[in-house]
Amino acid sequence: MKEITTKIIQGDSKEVLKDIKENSIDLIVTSPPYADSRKNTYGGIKPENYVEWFLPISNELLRVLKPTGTFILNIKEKAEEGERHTYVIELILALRKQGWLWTEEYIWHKKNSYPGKWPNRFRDAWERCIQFNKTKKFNMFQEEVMLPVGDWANGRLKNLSETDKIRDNSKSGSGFGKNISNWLNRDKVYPTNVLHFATVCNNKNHSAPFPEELPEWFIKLFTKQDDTVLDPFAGSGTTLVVAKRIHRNSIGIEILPEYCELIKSQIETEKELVLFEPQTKYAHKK
Amino acid sequence: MKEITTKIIQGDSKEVLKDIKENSIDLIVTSPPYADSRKNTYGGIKPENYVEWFLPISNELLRVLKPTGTFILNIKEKAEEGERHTYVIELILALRKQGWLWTEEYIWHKKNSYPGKWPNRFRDAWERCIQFNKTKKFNMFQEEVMLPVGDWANGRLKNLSETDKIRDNSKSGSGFGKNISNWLNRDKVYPTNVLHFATVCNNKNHSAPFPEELPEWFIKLFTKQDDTVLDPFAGSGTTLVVAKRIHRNSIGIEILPEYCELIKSQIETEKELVLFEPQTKYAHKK
DNA sequence: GTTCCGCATGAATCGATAG
DNA sequence: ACTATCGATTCATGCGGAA
Repeated sequence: MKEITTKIIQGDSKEVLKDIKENSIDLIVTSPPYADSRKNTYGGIKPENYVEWFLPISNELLRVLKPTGTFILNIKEKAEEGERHTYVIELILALRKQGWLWTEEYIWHKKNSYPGKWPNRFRDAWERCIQFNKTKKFNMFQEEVMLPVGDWANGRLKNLSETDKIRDNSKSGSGFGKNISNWLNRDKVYPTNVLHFATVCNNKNHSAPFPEELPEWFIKLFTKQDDTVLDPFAGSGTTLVVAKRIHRNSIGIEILPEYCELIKSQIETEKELVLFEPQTKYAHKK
Repeated sequence: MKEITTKIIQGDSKEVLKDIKENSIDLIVTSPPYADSRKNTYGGIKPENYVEWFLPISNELLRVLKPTGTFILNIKEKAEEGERHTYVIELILALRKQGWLWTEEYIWHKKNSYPGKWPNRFRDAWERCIQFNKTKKFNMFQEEVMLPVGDWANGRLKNLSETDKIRDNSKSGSGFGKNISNWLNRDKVYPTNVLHFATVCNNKNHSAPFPEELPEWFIKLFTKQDDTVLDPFAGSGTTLVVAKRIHRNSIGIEILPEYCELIKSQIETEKELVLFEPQTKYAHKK
């Protein structure tokens, strides 16, 4: 099995991306800073300037992506003064004009959305995962993200201990490991374009904007082992951590030095799982 | 209790709407014909003409809606030649320009979406329910659509005896009772902007575009009894049937005479439920 | 060694208050 | 008038200490 590399680059994506070779990336999956949020970390891009801020970056993304590659943009417009902002749907139109194909819009249903009560709206429990492509002939490995067919499978698999699930390479030749993979390969159905993942809260000393399941799902769906994944807004590094774990090369770009350090330490402790990679069970909505 | 009226008008919405009094409608909820479908009814509106076809109609809708009213547009763009069409998001921008406020976008997650398999996409399991308003001060009756509390509570509360759970106020002065009453007040939670309804099986001689739960949810949320609901593309009449059942006046417009007849016969057999209306339980995704 | 419960904490949003 | 900050509201989740 080949070696993979996990690279984190500190800097502004608009500049750093120029140093990446064209047609070299298999998947871009990222969650850019939302308009007007994270003001103390990023600049706090104004909604009305969001599209023009993003277009130079996406132009570089279009250059570095392989023709068979995919770009997944996780984003959600905020509500302000009683209305939803339009910058996200304007961005979709602008990206098409830039040359991207708008292939699909996946819905990430956040089961544990932020609480709150207002007179004019309910809690916001979904985000967009917008799929763009360079050509119509992109790679898609649908069998890698299949779901167990019914709840009975979930019950069975829950009984497996954590150590069974993260069984490492040296032990994976044993019979029990093979039994697990038998269970996992049986009675599966294809998923839909609605994904059910809970957000992560405060488990570690940092909080990630999205759970590991989200980039993992798209990485498995759109890349194979030894492919290369790019996250131009690496943030807390979730995409890179997952990519390394399931044996994909990855490049992350992050403007904040302290986040880069955090990612580096996470990457080093992240153990790569090989061969009988423990497939994450994507549960039906539950 | 007042009498309500349920009216179905055969004709083209663009014309028929002109006869409806301004500021007279509390809720518009509709699922218009999608672009390029129902060719023999609406002439098969081409995606590139969809916005210009819709704007004269929505202009009348804006006129007849009360300032406190709401317009719910159930729609989903189709995929063609590997891409999602952009006419829906262009319609959102155009409606704002027409004077509508884009308050929210609800997601209807179709639990049992139509099966199918394609090399470049998964099954489409969601539709947009886009909320537009005339003013920021619209009616919203959030308590009418509350949900039972999530599953997490079951695990935490399962040790409490039944008598503890139904402990009345007079006993709740004790410390333990207060703890219980905290939980008791939490047996209902507000929903989110993601709705989980199954699609209807077309076991009748016509196919309904959406299940009764969908218009029912919005009718309960945005109107009270004796208010007036309008569906300018009545189709199989689901909106009218539900409106009558929960004692709202309603007006439906439908261009196809045979559909109008179908609706009339459905309306007549639909029994109105009064006084202690049995509240539909809106379950968490399941 | 389990199970159970208290607690903090989120890519939130609105309305009021303050500069 | 217009922007900036703050408090109130709300609920699923994971962690850690307790039973």
